[in-house]
Amino acid sequence: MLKITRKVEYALISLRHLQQKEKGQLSSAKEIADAYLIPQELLAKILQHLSREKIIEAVKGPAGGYKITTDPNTINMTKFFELMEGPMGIMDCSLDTSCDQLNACNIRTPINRINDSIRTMFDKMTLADITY
Amino acid sequence: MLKITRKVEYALISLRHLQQKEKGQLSSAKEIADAYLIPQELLAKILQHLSREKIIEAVKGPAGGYKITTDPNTINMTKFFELMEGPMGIMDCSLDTSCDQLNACNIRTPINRINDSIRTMFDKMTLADITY
DNA sequence: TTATTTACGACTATTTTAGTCGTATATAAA
DNA sequence: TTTATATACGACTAAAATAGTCGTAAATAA
Ligand code: SF4
Ligand code: SF4
Repeated sequence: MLKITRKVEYALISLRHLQQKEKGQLSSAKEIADAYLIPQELLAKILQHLSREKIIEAVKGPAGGYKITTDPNTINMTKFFELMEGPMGIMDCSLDTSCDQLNACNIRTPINRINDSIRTMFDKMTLADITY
Repeated sequence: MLKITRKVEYALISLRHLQQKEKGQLSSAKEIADAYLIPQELLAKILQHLSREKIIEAVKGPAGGYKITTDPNTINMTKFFELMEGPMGIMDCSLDTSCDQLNACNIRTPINRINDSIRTMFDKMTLADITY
Protein backbone atom coordinates (compact mmCIF):
# COMPACT_ATOMS: atom_id res chain seq x y z
CA MET A 1 0.00 0.00 0.00
CA LEU A 2 1.40 3.36 -1.15
CA LYS A 3 4.86 1.94 -1.74
CA ILE A 4 7.49 3.05 -4.17
CA THR A 5 9.27 0.29 -6.06
CA ARG A 6 12.81 -0.96 -5.73
CA LYS A 7 13.32 0.00 -9.33
CA VAL A 8 12.73 3.63 -8.42
CA GLU A 9 14.85 3.42 -5.29
CA TYR A 10 17.73 1.86 -7.17
CA ALA A 11 17.45 4.55 -9.83
CA LEU A 12 17.55 7.28 -7.19
CA ILE A 13 20.50 5.71 -5.41
CA SER A 14 22.36 5.52 -8.71
CA LEU A 15 21.59 9.10 -9.65
CA ARG A 16 22.70 10.38 -6.31
CA HIS A 17 25.88 8.33 -6.67
CA LEU A 18 26.58 9.74 -10.11
CA GLN A 19 25.80 13.22 -8.83
CA GLN A 20 28.54 13.02 -6.29
CA LYS A 21 31.20 12.12 -8.84
CA GLU A 22 33.60 14.64 -10.28
CA LYS A 23 32.39 16.05 -13.55
CA GLY A 24 33.21 13.66 -16.38
CA GLN A 25 33.92 10.67 -14.18
CA LEU A 26 32.08 7.46 -14.95
CA SER A 27 30.56 4.81 -12.73
CA SER A 28 29.89 1.31 -14.01
CA ALA A 29 26.84 -0.75 -13.11
CA LYS A 30 29.15 -3.07 -11.21
CA GLU A 31 30.63 -0.24 -9.16
CA ILE A 32 27.20 0.98 -8.07
CA ALA A 33 25.80 -2.50 -7.52
CA ASP A 34 28.74 -3.37 -5.28
CA ALA A 35 28.59 -0.13 -3.33
CA TYR A 36 24.93 -0.52 -2.37
CA LEU A 37 24.43 -4.29 -2.51
CA ILE A 38 22.07 -4.14 -5.45
CA PRO A 39 21.74 -7.18 -7.77
CA GLN A 40 23.99 -6.24 -10.66
CA GLU A 41 21.87 -7.49 -13.55
CA LEU A 42 18.82 -5.74 -12.19
CA LEU A 43 20.66 -2.49 -11.71
CA ALA A 44 22.10 -2.76 -15.20
CA LYS A 45 18.62 -2.79 -16.67
CA ILE A 46 17.64 0.22 -14.63
CA LEU A 47 20.68 2.20 -15.74
CA GLN A 48 19.94 1.26 -19.32
CA HIS A 49 16.45 2.57 -18.83
CA LEU A 50 17.76 5.86 -17.44
CA SER A 51 20.12 6.02 -20.38
CA ARG A 52 17.35 5.46 -22.93
CA GLU A 53 15.47 8.27 -21.24
CA LYS A 54 18.53 10.51 -21.68
CA ILE A 55 18.84 11.19 -17.98
CA ILE A 56 22.26 9.61 -17.95
CA GLU A 57 24.70 8.82 -20.71
CA ALA A 58 26.42 5.51 -21.32
CA VAL A 59 30.00 4.91 -22.42
CA LYS A 60 30.70 1.43 -23.69
CA GLY A 61 33.81 -0.65 -23.46
CA PRO A 62 36.32 -1.29 -20.69
CA ALA A 63 36.56 1.65 -18.31
CA GLY A 64 33.14 2.63 -19.57
CA GLY A 65 30.15 3.39 -17.45
CA TYR A 66 27.58 6.09 -16.91
CA LYS A 67 27.59 9.77 -16.19
CA ILE A 68 24.78 12.14 -15.43
CA THR A 69 23.83 14.48 -18.25
CA THR A 70 20.69 16.18 -17.04
CA ASP A 71 20.47 18.88 -14.40
CA PRO A 72 18.52 17.25 -11.56
CA ASN A 73 16.84 20.58 -10.91
CA THR A 74 15.04 20.24 -14.21
CA ILE A 75 13.60 16.79 -13.61
CA ASN A 76 10.13 16.86 -12.14
CA MET A 77 9.49 13.97 -9.73
CA THR A 78 6.03 13.10 -11.03
CA LYS A 79 7.51 12.84 -14.50
CA PHE A 80 10.44 10.87 -13.21
CA PHE A 81 8.19 8.33 -11.51
CA GLU A 82 6.08 7.99 -14.61
CA LEU A 83 9.17 7.62 -16.75
CA MET A 84 10.25 4.68 -14.61
CA GLU A 85 6.96 3.05 -13.70
CA GLY A 86 4.31 4.36 -16.05
CA PRO A 87 1.21 6.34 -15.14
CA MET A 88 0.94 7.13 -11.46
CA GLY A 89 -2.35 7.10 -9.57
CA ILE A 90 -3.50 5.76 -6.24
CA MET A 91 -6.46 4.05 -7.86
CA ASP A 92 -7.40 2.57 -11.23
CA CYS A 93 -9.99 5.07 -12.38
CA SER A 94 -7.42 7.86 -12.49
CA LEU A 95 -6.76 6.98 -16.11
CA ASP A 96 -7.52 4.47 -18.83
CA THR A 97 -7.76 1.38 -16.66
CA SER A 98 -11.34 1.34 -15.47
CA CYS A 99 -12.90 -0.64 -12.63
CA ASP A 100 -16.12 -2.56 -11.98
CA GLN A 101 -17.24 -0.03 -9.41
CA LEU A 102 -16.80 2.96 -11.67
CA ASN A 103 -20.44 3.67 -12.46
CA ALA A 104 -21.78 3.28 -8.96
CA CYS A 105 -18.69 4.53 -7.13
CA ASN A 106 -19.49 6.96 -4.35
CA ILE A 107 -15.93 7.88 -3.39
CA ARG A 108 -14.46 8.71 -6.73
CA THR A 109 -14.42 12.46 -6.19
CA PRO A 110 -12.73 12.48 -2.80
CA ILE A 111 -10.31 9.76 -3.85
CA ASN A 112 -9.40 11.82 -6.86
CA ARG A 113 -8.79 14.80 -4.64
CA ILE A 114 -6.30 12.78 -2.64
CA ASN A 115 -4.70 11.58 -5.82
CA ASP A 116 -4.30 15.15 -6.99
CA SER A 117 -2.74 16.15 -3.69
CA ILE A 118 -0.10 13.47 -4.05
CA ARG A 119 0.62 14.38 -7.64
CA THR A 120 0.85 18.04 -6.72
CA MET A 121 3.28 17.22 -3.98
CA PHE A 122 5.58 15.40 -6.39
CA ASP A 123 5.03 18.01 -9.06
CA LYS A 124 6.55 20.55 -6.72
CA MET A 125 9.67 18.43 -6.28
CA THR A 126 12.63 17.87 -8.54
CA LEU A 127 15.20 15.14 -8.60
CA ALA A 128 17.60 17.56 -6.95
CA ASP A 129 15.49 17.49 -3.80
CA ILE A 130 16.50 13.86 -3.47
CA THR A 131 19.95 13.67 -4.96
CA TYR A 132 21.41 16.67 -3.13
CA MET B 1 3.51 2.08 -7.38
CA LEU B 2 1.87 4.35 -4.78
CA LYS B 3 -1.46 2.57 -5.03
CA ILE B 4 -4.13 2.14 -2.41
CA THR B 5 -5.67 -1.31 -2.18
CA ARG B 6 -9.12 -2.48 -3.16
CA LYS B 7 -9.64 -3.47 0.45
CA VAL B 8 -9.32 0.17 1.47
CA GLU B 9 -11.47 1.40 -1.40
CA TYR B 10 -14.22 -1.08 -0.59
CA ALA B 11 -14.07 -0.06 3.06
CA LEU B 12 -14.41 3.60 2.13
CA ILE B 13 -17.27 2.93 -0.26
CA SER B 14 -19.05 1.01 2.47
CA LEU B 15 -18.51 3.68 5.07
CA ARG B 16 -19.78 6.38 2.80
CA HIS B 17 -22.79 4.21 2.04
CA LEU B 18 -23.53 3.67 5.72
CA GLN B 19 -23.01 7.36 6.36
CA GLN B 20 -25.78 8.26 3.99
CA LYS B 21 -28.32 6.03 5.71
CA GLU B 22 -30.85 7.33 8.18
CA LYS B 23 -29.65 7.02 11.74
CA GLY B 24 -30.29 3.50 13.02
CA GLN B 25 -30.82 1.93 9.60
CA LEU B 26 -28.76 -1.10 8.71
CA SER B 27 -27.09 -2.20 5.51
CA SER B 28 -26.15 -5.80 4.89
CA ALA B 29 -23.01 -6.93 3.14
CA LYS B 30 -25.17 -8.15 0.29
CA GLU B 31 -26.89 -4.79 -0.10
CA ILE B 32 -23.60 -2.95 -0.39
CA ALA B 33 -21.96 -5.59 -2.57
CA ASP B 34 -24.86 -5.43 -4.99
CA ALA B 35 -24.99 -1.66 -5.08
CA TYR B 36 -21.33 -1.27 -6.04
CA LEU B 37 -20.57 -4.58 -7.78
CA ILE B 38 -18.16 -5.72 -5.13
CA PRO B 39 -17.58 -9.48 -4.60
CA GLN B 40 -19.82 -10.25 -1.66
CA GLU B 41 -17.56 -12.63 0.25
CA LEU B 42 -14.68 -10.22 -0.02
CA LEU B 43 -16.74 -7.30 1.14
CA ALA B 44 -18.11 -9.37 4.02
CA LYS B 45 -14.59 -9.88 5.32
CA ILE B 46 -13.85 -6.19 5.08
CA LEU B 47 -17.01 -5.24 6.97
CA GLN B 48 -16.12 -7.80 9.62
CA HIS B 49 -12.75 -6.16 9.90
CA LEU B 50 -14.30 -2.72 10.32
CA SER B 51 -16.60 -4.21 12.92
CA ARG B 52 -13.73 -5.77 14.88
CA GLU B 53 -12.10 -2.35 14.85
CA LYS B 54 -15.29 -0.85 16.28
CA ILE B 55 -15.75 1.57 13.40
CA ILE B 56 -19.05 -0.04 12.54
CA GLU B 57 -21.36 -2.28 14.52
CA ALA B 58 -22.85 -5.56 13.37
CA VAL B 59 -26.33 -6.89 13.96
CA LYS B 60 -26.75 -10.60 13.29
CA GLY B 61 -29.69 -12.50 12.01
CA PRO B 62 -32.22 -11.83 9.27
CA ALA B 63 -32.72 -8.14 8.63
CA GLY B 64 -29.38 -7.67 10.30
CA GLY B 65 -26.47 -5.72 8.88
CA TYR B 66 -24.13 -2.95 9.82
CA LYS B 67 -24.41 0.60 11.00
CA ILE B 68 -21.79 3.22 11.56
CA THR B 69 -20.96 3.93 15.18
CA THR B 70 -17.97 6.22 15.04
CA ASP B 71 -17.99 9.87 14.08
CA PRO B 72 -15.97 10.01 10.84
CA ASN B 73 -14.55 13.35 11.97
CA THR B 74 -12.68 11.54 14.69
CA ILE B 75 -11.01 8.95 12.48
CA ASN B 76 -7.59 9.99 11.29
CA MET B 77 -6.79 8.73 7.78
CA THR B 78 -3.26 7.58 8.55
CA LYS B 79 -4.65 5.52 11.41
CA PHE B 80 -7.46 4.24 9.25
CA PHE B 81 -5.06 3.05 6.56
CA GLU B 82 -2.87 1.37 9.13
CA LEU B 83 -5.88 -0.24 10.73
CA MET B 84 -6.80 -1.79 7.40
CA GLU B 85 -3.42 -2.54 5.87
CA GLY B 86 -0.82 -2.38 8.58
CA PRO B 87 2.09 0.02 8.85
CA MET B 88 2.24 2.54 6.03
CA GLY B 89 5.49 3.69 4.44
CA ILE B 90 6.68 4.26 0.91
CA MET B 91 9.81 2.20 1.55
CA ASP B 92 10.89 -0.70 3.75
CA CYS B 93 13.32 1.07 6.06
CA SER B 94 10.54 3.26 7.45
CA LEU B 95 9.95 0.65 10.12
CA ASP B 96 10.94 -2.81 11.26
CA THR B 97 11.42 -4.39 7.85
CA SER B 98 14.97 -3.60 6.90
CA CYS B 99 16.63 -3.80 3.49
CA ASP B 100 19.97 -4.90 2.05
CA GLN B 101 20.86 -1.36 1.10
CA LEU B 102 20.25 0.07 4.54
CA ASN B 103 23.84 0.56 5.63
CA ALA B 104 25.15 2.04 2.42
CA CYS B 105 21.92 3.80 1.38
CA ASN B 106 22.49 7.35 0.17
CA ILE B 107 18.86 8.36 -0.27
CA ARG B 108 17.41 7.34 3.03
CA THR B 109 17.11 10.85 4.41
CA PRO B 110 15.36 12.43 1.43
CA ILE B 111 13.15 9.38 0.95
CA ASN B 112 12.15 9.61 4.57
CA ARG B 113 11.30 13.25 4.09
CA ILE B 114 8.91 12.32 1.31
CA ASN B 115 7.46 9.60 3.45
CA ASP B 116 6.83 12.07 6.22
CA SER B 117 5.14 14.46 3.82
CA ILE B 118 2.70 11.78 2.75
CA ARG B 119 2.00 10.74 6.32
CA THR B 120 1.48 14.36 7.32
CA MET B 121 -0.93 14.82 4.49
CA PHE B 122 -3.05 11.89 5.65
CA ASP B 123 -2.65 12.88 9.27
CA LYS B 124 -4.38 16.12 8.47
CA MET B 125 -7.34 14.27 6.97
CA THR B 126 -10.21 12.46 8.61
CA LEU B 127 -12.59 9.88 7.27
CA ALA B 128 -15.19 12.63 7.01
CA ASP B 129 -13.14 14.27 4.27
CA ILE B 130 -13.90 11.22 2.15
CA THR B 131 -17.30 10.09 3.30
CA TYR B 132 -19.00 13.48 3.18
C1' DT C 1 -37.55 -25.11 12.22
C1' DT C 2 -35.96 -22.36 8.51
C1' DA C 3 -34.00 -18.61 6.15
C1' DT C 4 -30.95 -14.93 6.61
C1' DT C 5 -27.10 -12.76 8.14
C1' DT C 6 -22.61 -12.06 10.51
C1' DA C 7 -17.88 -14.44 11.83
C1' DC C 8 -13.73 -16.51 10.62
C1' DG C 9 -10.07 -18.98 8.71
C1' DA C 10 -8.09 -21.67 5.10
C1' DC C 11 -7.46 -21.81 0.52
C1' DT C 12 -6.66 -20.39 -4.51
C1' DA C 13 -5.97 -17.22 -8.25
C1' DT C 14 -4.14 -13.20 -10.22
C1' DT C 15 -1.19 -9.44 -10.64
C1' DT C 16 2.76 -6.91 -9.60
C1' DT C 17 7.38 -6.64 -8.38
C1' DA C 18 11.94 -8.44 -8.20
C1' DG C 19 15.56 -10.78 -10.00
C1' DT C 20 18.13 -13.98 -13.48
C1' DC C 21 20.01 -15.50 -17.82
C1' DG C 22 21.59 -15.69 -22.58
C1' DT C 23 23.27 -13.34 -26.21
C1' DA C 24 24.84 -9.35 -28.88
C1' DT C 25 27.67 -5.24 -29.49
C1' DA C 26 31.17 -1.73 -28.61
C1' DT C 27 35.81 -0.57 -27.43
C1' DA C 28 40.18 0.01 -24.85
C1' DA C 29 44.26 -2.29 -24.05
C1' DA C 30 47.53 -6.03 -24.54
C1' DT D 1 44.02 -9.29 -33.74
C1' DT D 2 42.70 -11.12 -29.53
C1' DT D 3 40.90 -10.54 -24.98
C1' DA D 4 38.67 -8.57 -21.23
C1' DT D 5 35.33 -5.36 -19.78
C1' DA D 6 31.38 -2.83 -20.24
C1' DT D 7 26.71 -1.53 -22.07
C1' DA D 8 22.07 -3.21 -24.56
C1' DC D 9 18.08 -5.86 -24.58
C1' DG D 10 14.61 -9.16 -24.26
C1' DA D 11 12.91 -13.50 -22.53
C1' DC D 12 12.38 -15.95 -18.63
C1' DT D 13 11.62 -17.29 -13.59
C1' DA D 14 10.81 -16.41 -8.71
C1' DA D 15 8.76 -14.22 -5.01
C1' DA D 16 5.61 -11.34 -2.83
C1' DA D 17 1.49 -8.76 -2.49
C1' DT D 18 -3.24 -8.39 -3.61
C1' DA D 19 -7.69 -10.06 -4.72
C1' DG D 20 -11.12 -13.24 -4.44
C1' DT D 21 -13.43 -17.96 -3.05
C1' DC D 22 -15.12 -21.56 -0.13
C1' DG D 23 -16.60 -24.20 3.87
C1' DT D 24 -18.37 -24.09 8.16
C1' DA D 25 -20.19 -22.10 12.47
C1' DA D 26 -23.15 -19.17 15.23
C1' DA D 27 -26.83 -15.86 16.08
C1' DT D 28 -31.56 -14.52 15.51
C1' DA D 29 -36.01 -13.01 13.52
C1' DA D 30 -40.01 -14.91 11.60
S1 SF4 E 1 -12.32 5.41 -6.74
FE1 SF4 E 1 -14.15 4.24 -7.32
S2 SF4 E 1 -14.18 4.32 -9.57
FE2 SF4 E 1 -12.09 4.91 -8.90
S3 SF4 E 1 -10.93 2.97 -8.94
FE3 SF4 E 1 -11.71 3.25 -6.86
S4 SF4 E 1 -13.66 2.09 -6.85
FE4 SF4 E 1 -13.10 2.42 -9.01
S1 SF4 F 1 15.53 4.31 1.38
FE1 SF4 F 1 17.47 3.14 1.35
S2 SF4 F 1 17.54 2.10 3.33
FE2 SF4 F 1 15.40 2.80 3.00
S3 SF4 F 1 14.35 1.00 2.07
FE3 SF4 F 1 15.08 2.34 0.40
S4 SF4 F 1 17.09 1.46 -0.13
FE4 SF4 F 1 16.57 0.66 1.89
